[in-house]
Amino acid sequence: MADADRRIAHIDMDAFFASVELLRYPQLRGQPVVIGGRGNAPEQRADGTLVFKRLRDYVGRGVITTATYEARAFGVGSAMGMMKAAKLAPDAILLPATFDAYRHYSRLFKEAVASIAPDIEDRGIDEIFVDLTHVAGETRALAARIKQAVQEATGLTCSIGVTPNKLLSKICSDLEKPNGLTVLGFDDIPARIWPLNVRKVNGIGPKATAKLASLGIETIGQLAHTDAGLLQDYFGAHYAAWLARAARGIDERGLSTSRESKSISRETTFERDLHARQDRETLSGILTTLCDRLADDLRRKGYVSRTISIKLRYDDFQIVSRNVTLPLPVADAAAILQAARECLKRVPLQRKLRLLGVRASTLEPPGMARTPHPVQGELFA
DNA sequence: TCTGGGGTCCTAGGACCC
DNA sequence: TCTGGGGTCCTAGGACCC
Repeated sequence: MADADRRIAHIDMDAFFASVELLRYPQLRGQPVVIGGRGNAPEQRADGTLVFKRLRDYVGRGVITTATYEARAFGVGSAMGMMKAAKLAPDAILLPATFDAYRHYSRLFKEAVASIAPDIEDRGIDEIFVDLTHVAGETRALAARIKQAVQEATGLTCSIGVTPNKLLSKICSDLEKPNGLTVLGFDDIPARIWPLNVRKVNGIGPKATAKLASLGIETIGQLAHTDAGLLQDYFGAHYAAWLARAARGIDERGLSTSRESKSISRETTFERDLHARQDRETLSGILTTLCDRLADDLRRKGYVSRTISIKLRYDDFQIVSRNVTLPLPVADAAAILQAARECLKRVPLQRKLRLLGVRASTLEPPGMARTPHPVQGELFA
């Protein structure tokens, strides 16, 4: 099939976490609301009324995960530190994330889409790609029908982009947010895609954007018209070639439906920076807790792991990691803790620490443990 | 008192094996 | 004495995404 004949949809829930919270607290509709931090749940007074926390009351190191569009009007948004956001929107309502609720609505959303178009690539809790190529119906009407199904299943709105590939659809679902529906073909690229900033391309992040800007390249159109040799000089051959193709809207990737985890991890940022010597006891307790949680995750998801890593973030935000690959896979907290401690010995601990994390990778199902070691006695049986 | 937590993929060098 | 390639595994760091 010709690439131009594909119909790939990208579906993105609008301000997902915040929108789910508004289902629970409809009285907050129309107000600036942000989600983030820990322990900011509203308090219930004796008469049953709820008292919501305000952003100005927040103290800590949390960031905003989602902001309603009313809150975004104040200039606050995802990944912004909440202390900073509080200066911009002190009166915004603050709610903690309730992941169980988001997982529930995520499932409803995906099931609603699957009932119409079953060929789905999962892209996280609030996003999916869907192949509509072989689903009957005119594209725009089909997309509208999906939006309707999502609305009926969840009470929430989403935005959809439909184009011949994932790269373009991902850009398009964002063009008319919220509650958007954008359908584009290759012919529309010069008018609709090329005026956009390069940062809109999934895979061009802050670093690449800054580097491109230093070359005078701001828009996707400018990137598309940049000499291939110039790109090669500043980016690796591989990334340069990808940039050139992406800017022209070329992306032949198929949907990937497999869902095997590559790694599982737990990490935490401390309330204040800690020192390996002065705060030894505290850090030891945190490490133990992280290993316990990781072991629990492995057990629930049914994996054993051969590679255990630790991750540190120093007070200057520098990140280091160490890892060890074990002869036999492990899954229990004690074994993970032991491996993590081995890793910790190999890392400089002069600076204060801001974050500690533990990761398990090289995962396999527990049953798959290779040739078991013979127990004593068996050798001589 | 800026800057979370959970992931994926890529690169590059060294060890080791054939 | 001088000197191959190819392949895999492991480690560490970095960019990027939701």
